Amino acid sequence: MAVQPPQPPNGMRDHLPEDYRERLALADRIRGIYAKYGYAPIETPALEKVEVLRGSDPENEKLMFEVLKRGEKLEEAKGAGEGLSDLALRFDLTLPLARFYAANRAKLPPIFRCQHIGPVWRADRPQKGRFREFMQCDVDVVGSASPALEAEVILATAEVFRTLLGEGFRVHLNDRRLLTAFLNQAGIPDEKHPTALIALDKLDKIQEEGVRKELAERGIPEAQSAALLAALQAPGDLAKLHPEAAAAMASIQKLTEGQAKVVFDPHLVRGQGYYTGPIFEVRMAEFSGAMAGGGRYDGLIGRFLGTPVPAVGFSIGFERLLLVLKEKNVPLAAGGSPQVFVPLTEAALQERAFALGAALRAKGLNVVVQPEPGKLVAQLKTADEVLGIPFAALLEADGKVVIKHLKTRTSGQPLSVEDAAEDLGKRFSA
RNA sequence: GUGGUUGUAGCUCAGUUGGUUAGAGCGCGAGAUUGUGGAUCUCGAGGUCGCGGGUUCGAAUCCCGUCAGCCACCCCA
Repeated sequence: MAVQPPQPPNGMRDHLPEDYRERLALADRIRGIYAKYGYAPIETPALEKVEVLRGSDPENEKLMFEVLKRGEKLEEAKGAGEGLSDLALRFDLTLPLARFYAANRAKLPPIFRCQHIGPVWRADRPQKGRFREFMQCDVDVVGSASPALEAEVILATAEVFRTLLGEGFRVHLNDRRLLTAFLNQAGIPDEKHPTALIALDKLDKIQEEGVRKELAERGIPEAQSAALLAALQAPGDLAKLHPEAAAAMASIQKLTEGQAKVVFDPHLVRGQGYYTGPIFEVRMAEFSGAMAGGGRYDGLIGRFLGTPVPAVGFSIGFERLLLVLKEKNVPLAAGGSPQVFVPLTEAALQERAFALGAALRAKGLNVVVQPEPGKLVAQLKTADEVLGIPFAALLEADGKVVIKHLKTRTSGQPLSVEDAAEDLGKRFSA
């Protein structure tokens, strides 16, 4: 090792072929399921103007990778003591979607359903299931406040999990308005709401006693936290607390009944500050955090457009889903790998090897042709063990082709090029 | 952002209380043998022990820093 090759940045990864084929296969499966619900694919840039991403939540701004202004603008900003960055990498897909909708509204249908899959970046410290560059898979519906759409995005998301992992997951459901009502009822002042919510969210992890302790540490008086926890323990009549939220949740549960396990969880909070109504998360025993998260954000698009437009979305954590799929050894059909290897033992046969490769490709096969002559043994070994190619097409001296199955090391009868191509083509056409 | 832990050949790992030229298996290369099909045998290449400082007569080993991986916290997908 003469030099130390540079590694990817902290928390970001290279994806080798085997790994990447799985990622493509998983993304395809998800796209296909989203498409069943009529969600049209869109893409938005990795970078957004900082002001688009800013202002939703101060917590997010710490996680934002910002991009320096360029050239004279940078020097001016330094001189004037202004902000040095004007762009930033997106840290989720919801803010870019809101911006996208506001910018393209005229060309979009009154109720716009879309799927949005791509990488996002957060300057977090990496750990299990957490990266600084990772994929999210969002479905969003813009243009209607109907809780039927919460039900719809939940069903689409649940179908992804059910298809790939079976029934071992639950959708937790709550409503931001309800949480606020609970906090108000317990006498907790508005300015303490955010800090109190963070503590509430941890019930799973630290139990009720832990939450009580943490609320105290966050400056919530004992009487208030006791009232809050008691209310969450026995929520009583939600309709009295917040009629709209209660009605929305009832509707969501009715429309998803029998198709997804949706459970009311009064402790569910969700981090993003832009949620305004129902919020939801996919959880499963195999992972301690959320596998997917979403909710209604009726105020976000209005920030860019001036007039409010209701919207709801659900985002799958692609990396976490992939992590669980791998832990459970769920196979992902990974297409696109080479199917036939054409060895080359003598330089004089190169043209014929190329022609054989072309004939096989014409049948739709993925073919690797050996570029320079070498020992047949070594070529077949590499093809089988390193490249994982199932078949070899061996050129015989008389111009015939022998098909060999590399794993079993069994050869067929010599065939003409056409017959061999036909034969191999059939083996992969199923 | 905080804390813990790991880093030795392309890969998986050994390396004693600090002590000469740092090892193995697999892989790689050459040769022999084999029926030009993966075997077997012989030989060989490949490491500034993540990087940078420090302690010491002497550091892969001890200390500090740094980078990267993993784990937890914070927060989140």
